[in-house]
Amino acid sequence: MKKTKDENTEEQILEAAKNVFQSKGMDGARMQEIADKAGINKAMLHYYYRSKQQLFEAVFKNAFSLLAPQLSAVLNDDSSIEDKVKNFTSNYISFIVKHPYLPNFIIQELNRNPDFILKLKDNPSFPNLEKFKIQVNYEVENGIIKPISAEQLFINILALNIFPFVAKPLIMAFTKADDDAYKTLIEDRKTEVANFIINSIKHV
Amino acid sequence: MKKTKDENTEEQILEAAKNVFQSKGMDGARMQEIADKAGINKAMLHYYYRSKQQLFEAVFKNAFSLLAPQLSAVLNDDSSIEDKVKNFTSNYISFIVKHPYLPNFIIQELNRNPDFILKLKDNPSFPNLEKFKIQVNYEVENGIIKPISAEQLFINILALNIFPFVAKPLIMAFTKADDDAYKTLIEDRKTEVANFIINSIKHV
DNA sequence: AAATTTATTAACCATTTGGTTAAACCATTC
DNA sequence: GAATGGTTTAACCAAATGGTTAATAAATTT
Repeated sequence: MKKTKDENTEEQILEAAKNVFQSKGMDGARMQEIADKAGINKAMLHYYYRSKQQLFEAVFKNAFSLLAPQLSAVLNDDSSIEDKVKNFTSNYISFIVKHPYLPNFIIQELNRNPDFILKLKDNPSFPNLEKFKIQVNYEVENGIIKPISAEQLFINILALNIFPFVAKPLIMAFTKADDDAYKTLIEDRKTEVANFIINSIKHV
Repeated sequence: MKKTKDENTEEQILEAAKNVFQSKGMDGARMQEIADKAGINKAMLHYYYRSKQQLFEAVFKNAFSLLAPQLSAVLNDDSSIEDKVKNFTSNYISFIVKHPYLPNFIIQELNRNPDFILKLKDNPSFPNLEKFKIQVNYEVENGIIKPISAEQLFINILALNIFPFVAKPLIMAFTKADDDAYKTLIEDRKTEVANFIINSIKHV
């Protein structure tokens, strides 16, 4: 069983790196801290992932490949826009509650280095709006939903779902919420957001 | 005229620090780069602002005091919710277009150090939701808008307005927009977002 | 214009940090 | 059980980085 030990160490490194990178970002992360969290020598980090940059990219791609399918699923399934919005909102918020650092990590690092996304775009699992566009246009033309461009609707859906996590400290301060109140606020949004969107676009 | 030269240097430092901190964040910023951008010796940074931390805080407070009044204005004026939403959306987007790094900077740094907001909360210009809450409740009770909590509505307004700037690289990738297309997308949102919100909450 | 205060710089310093190396340690193979 | 090849470590290194200092230059005060 040659592989058990290496894979274990490699996994541990990636897990430790995930924690450190996602909470402190590329610039704030320290290789020594990652090594400590993984319970190994710093040289091991370089043994398995040549450089900080490459370790970071491994973590980043990992993170993105968790998020992307969530988006793609909604964009490509066959349910109505209304059902899509309802399902997505509830599922997505549940998902992020389990991975709270994810959206902020991705957004922050993409802003730090926008070229980074080019590496992701090629990936076949990268979210594609085409089908969603056709569907929105169809429902608009058939009077199921009010006129709106697919892009703007998509941005609105993302914004309403993701922003509350990204701006958590701001929102807690503005609404004077403690951790429990924030949690409740987020929990409420699982239905709140869907209703808000549906109300806005559904033809009466 | 004792002050011309110091104030000039101090200003130049703050301006350079703003550029560097807002695009690279606290951890990614380098004192040397700030000094270079300001066209002065690195020691001057410490002469005017003891440490990197204090220079950063000066920049941060400056940034926040640009944003806060924008929010407070909406929360405290006497117009109807509908007018508030319309005015805010258009004004806010115009404002951010002029200061594109601002929202991301503030959000990123508050996530890095959430205690930071405690220092801001005391400030009398810190946005206060009380009046807005009363107004939302009033309009809900009188059937002007559909039932919604003031907090959730506020979060939705912020999300729809701010998110597209914070997540610019993501949005450009998903919608396959170049810089011009992104600009158009944002420009459209000045009316789009207000309509989206009004549609959702206005009683028919 | 001498004295004094303020602004500015070059050189320096201690620490941190990503990264390397050579040796030791295992586990498997022969 | 010696040889082999992958794994792990301690010690080390060079560069970068925030910060300091002592000396100089420029204003301001007296």
